[in-house]
Amino acid sequence: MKVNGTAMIVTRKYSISPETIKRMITYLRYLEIQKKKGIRIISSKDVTSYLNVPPEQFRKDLSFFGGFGKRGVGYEVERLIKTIKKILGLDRKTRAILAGAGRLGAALIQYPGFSGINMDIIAAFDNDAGKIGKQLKSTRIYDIRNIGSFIRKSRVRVAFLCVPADSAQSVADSLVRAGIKGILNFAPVALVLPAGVYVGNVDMASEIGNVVYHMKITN
Amino acid sequence: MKVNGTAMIVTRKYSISPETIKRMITYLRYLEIQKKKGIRIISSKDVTSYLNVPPEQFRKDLSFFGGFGKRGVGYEVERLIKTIKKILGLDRKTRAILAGAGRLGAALIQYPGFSGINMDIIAAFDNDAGKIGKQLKSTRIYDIRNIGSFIRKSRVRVAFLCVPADSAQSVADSLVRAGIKGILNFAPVALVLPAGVYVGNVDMASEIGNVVYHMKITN
DNA sequence: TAGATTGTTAATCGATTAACAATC
DNA sequence: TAGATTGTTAATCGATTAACAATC
Repeated sequence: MKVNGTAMIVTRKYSISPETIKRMITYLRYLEIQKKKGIRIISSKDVTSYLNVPPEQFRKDLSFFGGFGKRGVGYEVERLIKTIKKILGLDRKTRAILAGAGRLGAALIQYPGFSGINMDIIAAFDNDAGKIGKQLKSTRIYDIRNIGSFIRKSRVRVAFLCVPADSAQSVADSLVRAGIKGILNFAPVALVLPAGVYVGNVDMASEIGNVVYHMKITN
Repeated sequence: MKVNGTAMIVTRKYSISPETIKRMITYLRYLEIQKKKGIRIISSKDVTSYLNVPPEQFRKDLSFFGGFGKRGVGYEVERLIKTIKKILGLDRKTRAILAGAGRLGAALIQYPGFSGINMDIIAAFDNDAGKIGKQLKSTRIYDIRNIGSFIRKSRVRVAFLCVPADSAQSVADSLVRAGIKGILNFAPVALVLPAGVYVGNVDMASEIGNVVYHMKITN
């Protein structure tokens, strides 16, 4: 679809799978590397060659949003990067808060892989008096009792949930009451939350369990 | 299937999806909680009620391995826990090593969610002279140049890969050369490794990107 | 034009959900 | 027996892969 000579990005509501979205970020990452190498034009085959993804998958994923390449030629690297960023909402800074400033939270806040996805972690929260008032990198740690009022004032909508399993649900509830709409949950619990709140789960124990299972059957 | 009056666990090679395996671990986790509460018998409905999973999914998942419940009654909690552990290979300790003892690796090694999946992280490796010789909890940090010989001597088969993105592939190569068969990769790169090596990926940037995308479309 | 590569439709595959007979 | 709940088969749904016409 073309409008004024530029490809139009179709913003779809729902219906696009998380798998597609997550793959798009791996494409983006690889494209950035190629761009740094000075590559200007790239084919679907080249983009996916190191990603364990078939080229058709790449074209299919993009096709949910529009057509961004030139038949017979390929894709303009720089333009495609901009397009994918716009599709994913990574062209603007997204502010987020961190609930739980333990080891995992601290690792997360300083995770180098975040460069390029344009996140701004504006505050961290913990219930440990020894941590409150300190800084994690450039992020200040506040008393978790003030998390609700902070969310309301700052109107932040995304949170990383890194508190222990047994308090995850109650902390999540207070996040949502204050207006958080997207949570990336690292606690090994399935959160029960109202519709309209998007929850992504990173369950490291089950990822490891999956690897262990494969070790067992490959004996 | 019954053999000598006890349900037989069918060990399948491949063909069982990672989704099923990962869900099994969430079942296990919930069953452990119920067991601590003194619950002895549980239905598929009860197991899944807090897991955002339909009860049929639970029964289907189990059915890949056998039948472990009593029709009209439910499942014996303690017995089911033991069975799932055995199916997943969590009834025995699995030894693993940590490659990359940065913040993420340190968080991982001390992750409380690991209790219950029976992992023994027997050594950590890093290239930072300031870290080598130190301990992470009870795990000693060694020079990463010795990781190959350590793997060969100890015959460990599972590794957590927490090194920076740009060295992930080369470290993974040396892990595999030394005999590692299962890797949980936290670096934001797609590893290219020979068949027979199982790689699980935890890509935190793309998980966050997925949440951000959902924020964007829910506006 | 001939060759290359996209964008999209169709076919396949696999996973989830529904339904229900078996049976406690 | 009547009610409950499993285990499994069948139906549905969605995602991946294949194929190919469009077109640069």
